[in-house]
Order: sequence, then C-alpha cells, then structure tokens
Amino acid sequence: MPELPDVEVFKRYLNSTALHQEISSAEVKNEKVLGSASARELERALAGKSFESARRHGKYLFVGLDGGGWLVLHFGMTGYLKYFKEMEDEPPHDRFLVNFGNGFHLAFDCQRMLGKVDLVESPESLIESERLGPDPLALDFPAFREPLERKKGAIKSALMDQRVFAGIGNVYADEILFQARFHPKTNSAQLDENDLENLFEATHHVLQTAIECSADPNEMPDSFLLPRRSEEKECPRNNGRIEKVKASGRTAYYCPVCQPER
DNA sequence: AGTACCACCTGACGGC
DNA sequence: TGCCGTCAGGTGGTAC
Repeated sequence: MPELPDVEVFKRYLNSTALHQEISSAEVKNEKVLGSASARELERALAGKSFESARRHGKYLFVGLDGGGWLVLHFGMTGYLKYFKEMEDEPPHDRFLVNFGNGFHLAFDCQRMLGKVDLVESPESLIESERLGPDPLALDFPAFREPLERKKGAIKSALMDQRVFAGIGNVYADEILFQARFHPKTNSAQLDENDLENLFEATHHVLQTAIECSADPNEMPDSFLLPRRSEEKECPRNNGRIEKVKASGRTAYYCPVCQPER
C-alpha cells in the first residue's frame, strides 16, 4: 500500500499517538531494514529523546527528534506503523521498535523487509541525496506540467518516476489514469495542454480523496477503480470489464473503453 | 532517455 | 496434503 496517501495517513497516526513522549529505548529487530545508520547508532540516537514533529515528502516519513536530527522511514511494499501498549499486541513482522517511558510502543512492521529505517540530518538533505521530485500535492498546474513536457515515454512511468513527482506508485498511477481517461501506455509527448490539465486535476482529486478516505479502499467513492482493481471486475462507469496489461514492467489495470489506446 | 529484466524478501494462491 | 511456479502496491542495478 504505502504510496503518498498511505504515508500521509501514517504521518497523521504518528502525530496523534507518539509525539512528545520520552523514548526509553529503541530496538532494531531485523538489520535488513537498516539504511546507512547502524543499529547501535539508531538506538543511541533515539534513547532519551522524544519525537517532536512528523513530516512527509512523497513516500518518505520524517520524524523530528528533540535536539536535532530526523528519523526517516520508508515503507517499501508492506510497511506500516502500529502504536500499542501490551507486547501481546505487537504486530507480527516488527522490524524496529520504539519504547516510550509511558509504557507504550511504536512498531515499524515490514513483512517483506523492503522498507528502510535511517537517520538523516534533515528532510531536505534526503530529498537532495535521493534527488526526489516535488510532492505532487504541493504543485500548481504550471509546476506540474513543466517536467512532463520534457518526458518522452509512457505517461504512467513518468507519474511513477520519483524524480519527477515523489509519492505516486503503481496503484495510484492506475487510479489517476482511470480518472483522467488515459491508457497507461499513452506517450507523454502526445498530451496537449488540455490533457495535462485534466491529468493535473485527476492527480489532485485522486490523492486528496484517498487521504480523506484514510487510504482505505473500502471507504473510497464508487467512481474509484482502486477497490476493484485486483480482479477482472466491472468498470466503475459500467463500460465493461477491467483488463490488465504489463506497462513499464508493472501490472496496469484499466478500462479499455474509458481509456482507449491512442 | 526509455524499457525490459533481475534482484532484494516473504507469503498467499492456484494448479497438479 | 504437499510441492511448485507465479504474483504482489517498494527501489535500484544492469544491459540494450
């Protein structure tokens, strides 16, 4: 799940649970989720501190430590956060655990271990070192259009390119293309001004709506593809069956009637 | 520059 | 029931 809307939901969750409490200790439970900081460095950087604020850029979550420095979390394909009290409620694939002085815990659960936990100087330093593009929700239309006008390949791979926009992954790219009615293999160069404006509106609408729905497919409007994207179900506009194709190395679900090839 | 493919991992699922 | 191939929403590297 963890694309921009999911990570935004994690950020709000962390903000409403884990701020301003003394951290008694932190435990790296599986070193495969470590980035450049060692287990020891992480544990020492957190012990005795508290989380002061949370920020998100694209799919990254940054947690500010009192006294400086940031914990950074990337959720890979299967990561999520859980705040709990009793250890019997610890999630099953806990890879990194923060223990608070008040007896509660925050777990970074990451079944497939494709996520990352690290320390950075600032969100800006990671954005720069990873060369992440801007967060799409922070853009107006001219800033959104600008990088796409220089792209030549499939629009879906441009949307998913984290150096173009940070935060859009396979699922939400499909949703945006469904809402804007573009076939996933449409070439960016084919899009005119109107098309780009349509894509811009769809991007904002999809991401904002998903956040309002807590990134939960069960809460999303009937007009959304996402809740039915796993099987060959009926198109939300009742225009036939959803099909899947390989595009840019990923599975794309789309409606061949709503999103004709061109 | 773009794309196709593999790797990293675990686990669920369908076919036999 | 068990084994096996395939697939999954993340990124990153390679070769063409």
